[in-house]
Amino acid sequence: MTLILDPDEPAGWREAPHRADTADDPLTAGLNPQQLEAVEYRGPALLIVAGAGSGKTRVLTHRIASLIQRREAWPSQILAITFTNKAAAEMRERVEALLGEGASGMWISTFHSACVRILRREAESIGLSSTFTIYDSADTRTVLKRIIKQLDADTMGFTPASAQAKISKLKNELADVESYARNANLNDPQEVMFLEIFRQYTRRLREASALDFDDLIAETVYLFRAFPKVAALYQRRFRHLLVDEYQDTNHAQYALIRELTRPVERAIVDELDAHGVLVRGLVDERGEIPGASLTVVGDSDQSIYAFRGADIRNIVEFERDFPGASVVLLEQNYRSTQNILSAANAVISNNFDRKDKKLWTADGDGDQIVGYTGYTAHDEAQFVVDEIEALHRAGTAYRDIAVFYRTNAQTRALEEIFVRSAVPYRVVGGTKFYERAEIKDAMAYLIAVANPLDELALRRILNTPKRGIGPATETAIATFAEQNELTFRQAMRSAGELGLGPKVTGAINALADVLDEAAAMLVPSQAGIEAGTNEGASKVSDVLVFLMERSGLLDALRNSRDPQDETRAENVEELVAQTRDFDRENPQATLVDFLTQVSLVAAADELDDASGTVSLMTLHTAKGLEYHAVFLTGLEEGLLPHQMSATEPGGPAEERRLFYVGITRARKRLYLSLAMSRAQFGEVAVAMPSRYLQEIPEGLIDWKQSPGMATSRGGTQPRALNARRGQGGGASGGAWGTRGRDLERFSVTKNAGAKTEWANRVTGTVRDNGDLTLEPGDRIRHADFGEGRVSQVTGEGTKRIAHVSFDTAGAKKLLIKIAPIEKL
DNA sequence: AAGGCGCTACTTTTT
DNA sequence: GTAGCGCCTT
Repeated sequence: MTLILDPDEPAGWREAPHRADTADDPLTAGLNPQQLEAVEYRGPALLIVAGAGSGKTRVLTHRIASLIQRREAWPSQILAITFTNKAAAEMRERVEALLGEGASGMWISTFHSACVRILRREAESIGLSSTFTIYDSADTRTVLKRIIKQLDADTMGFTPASAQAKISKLKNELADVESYARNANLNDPQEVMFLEIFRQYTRRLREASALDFDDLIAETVYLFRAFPKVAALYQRRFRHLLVDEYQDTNHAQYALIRELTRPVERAIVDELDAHGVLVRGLVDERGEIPGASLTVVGDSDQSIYAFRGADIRNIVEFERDFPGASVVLLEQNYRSTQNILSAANAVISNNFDRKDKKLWTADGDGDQIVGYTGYTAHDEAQFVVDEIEALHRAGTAYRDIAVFYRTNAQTRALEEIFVRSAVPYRVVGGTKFYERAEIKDAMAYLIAVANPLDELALRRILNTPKRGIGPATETAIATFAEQNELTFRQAMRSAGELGLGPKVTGAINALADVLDEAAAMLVPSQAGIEAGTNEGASKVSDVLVFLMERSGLLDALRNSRDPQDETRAENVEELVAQTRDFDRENPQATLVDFLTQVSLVAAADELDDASGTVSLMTLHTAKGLEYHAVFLTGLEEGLLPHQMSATEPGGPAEERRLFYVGITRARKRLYLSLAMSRAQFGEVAVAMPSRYLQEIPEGLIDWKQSPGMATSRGGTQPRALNARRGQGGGASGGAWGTRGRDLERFSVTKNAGAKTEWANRVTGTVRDNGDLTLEPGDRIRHADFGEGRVSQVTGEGTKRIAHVSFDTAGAKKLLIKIAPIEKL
């Protein structure tokens, strides 16, 4: 274990010599009173409740800069946690700009990056290789798939996805196999089976020296709890912790913060002292190092990650958690127009159990919000692109425009229209470069070299490119490894003892040789080893090129008859180019550094400010960003709120926050759009306007085409969507499509009087009759119209329409798929 | 062992 | 609409 983290770090830190409050001080100039308070407050704990666009990044950077400039802290004593790597890089730049100098030694990173850094340093303490692999969700799934198959657990209803979700949830709560086993009901076969899956999963990752995303946080907490002396090194070092987006921290992250801000006991202080760790100047009168100061910034209205364990209580109960905590409220908004803020305020006020908070601006109302209802997703996309082109003609740069949506699947229609219209765009996140099969293959070669214990990586490349090593051979190696207590890699070296054919044996040996040679390239020179640097080791790009050429992967792609393989080869070349960039920008970095960086890129990290393109992204990815013009698309029941959220406790409220986050990303122009029908699982389904649209006060939205217009094709008056917003029942989320009962209106009713059906109704889920078949002569019962006889059926698939003469209500036309009917 | 064909089930959001 | 799986043939 490393005892001295920063040998050249000056001893101790002094109290602030002065408090410069001059208007010229760049650290305080132009801040409003609340911001100033948040920058200058000193104490053990500070909560900054920062509404959207209230300048929290500014406050954080100024706070850090003031700590350093006033000599209250050295840069190395700062640990700032941001949500993305891009935000971290930005924050560092801004702090350095304020200071007018570099601030090296400062840790500004994401939770995950910080934990990896700590874990690689301290890996030995917890029996991990310092070159441990980080498994992404796909890797986790692959491992679980194998385990479930082996245990025949699918017969008990387990899927890789379900097991993955459950394991992730447990780890976010800091539960491990043992603690889960203690509380498990062992009479429940389902639970026993899950326990076995969990146990094997944990064992396999251990054996591969691999950690999944959740482990990165949890293992760091375990490390600190099990090794107080190791924890003390970090508790001593980081005197100021600043955590952004605190509302989205989960329990494990909260525990990590608690560990890092814990005081160091006297006995451990003395021990550190004896080992030469500088502690003088840090200890208090009792000989302890007091806990680090903690600053958290967050907004419970923007909590959108409950699904991955984010616990809103962390921020709500902050003052109780950290006695002596101060709270600063930032409500003044510097980003958006008042119209946009009024819409946001109105929407979010429908959530219960929240501290009332109203964003306001001094900058005026601005333009009206623009609304549009398309007939289809393509129609909607066309509207978006048309408006973008209009904005562009009027002088807005493409890069200042963003299009948001709830699910990644929604990009398809948007992309088609963007391509057709030749508007430059970029999908942020989504199908990532590093998720492509050929890139994962190439990365698996690098991983197999960096971490020979990683069986998953080895098995991935074993027969990629095809070298005649099939499943049977793979199993033979795995079995041999297990029986002889060897790693998979070692078993490969013993291929000769497996009784395989000479061709297969040769192929395995050849692969093992290539990996060995690549590993040799990574060993630093003697001088490098002595200096503790990476000197003399081959560059990442050279190792990758060596592996791609010697393994035959690149040749196989180039010489393939499959036309898609040409693109795949280009992608591999692109990866090589990326490693060259990495080598150039990080001359001291190792292969493991490269692998780490790739593992931890967030969707928003891909954003390139210099690109002249419109950005397309999910609402989740949009958090923390802002654009001149924002398009919120797919504002439909089932999409926002998403169908899947309906059953989750707190689901609809979280979806509302997601909508709120989307609205508040817009500076000047906000567009809200939806489609009346949307294709899902390849079939067209009817879509209802999102209940949240109704929560926006009348007059804020200028509907170019309102749901009412799009619906009653008989030509009713253009009418604000929420014109009949009624009776104060808004909070219950009244909306149009109650169980699809007004669908007959959508489908055909020519009667303009049908608009009475636009009354607010409590929304349930959209009804779905599946492929209920009706034929002329069938009798049916309708929820509202009673019994009737089908006279005719027209249309195809989901758009089949039944023409019914009701016994009392007369003739009606119904969309069979979703009308509230049953066959008698 | 590998490639091709056809069936099915999926679609929330992410580090 | 498609990715992924299983079954088929070569």
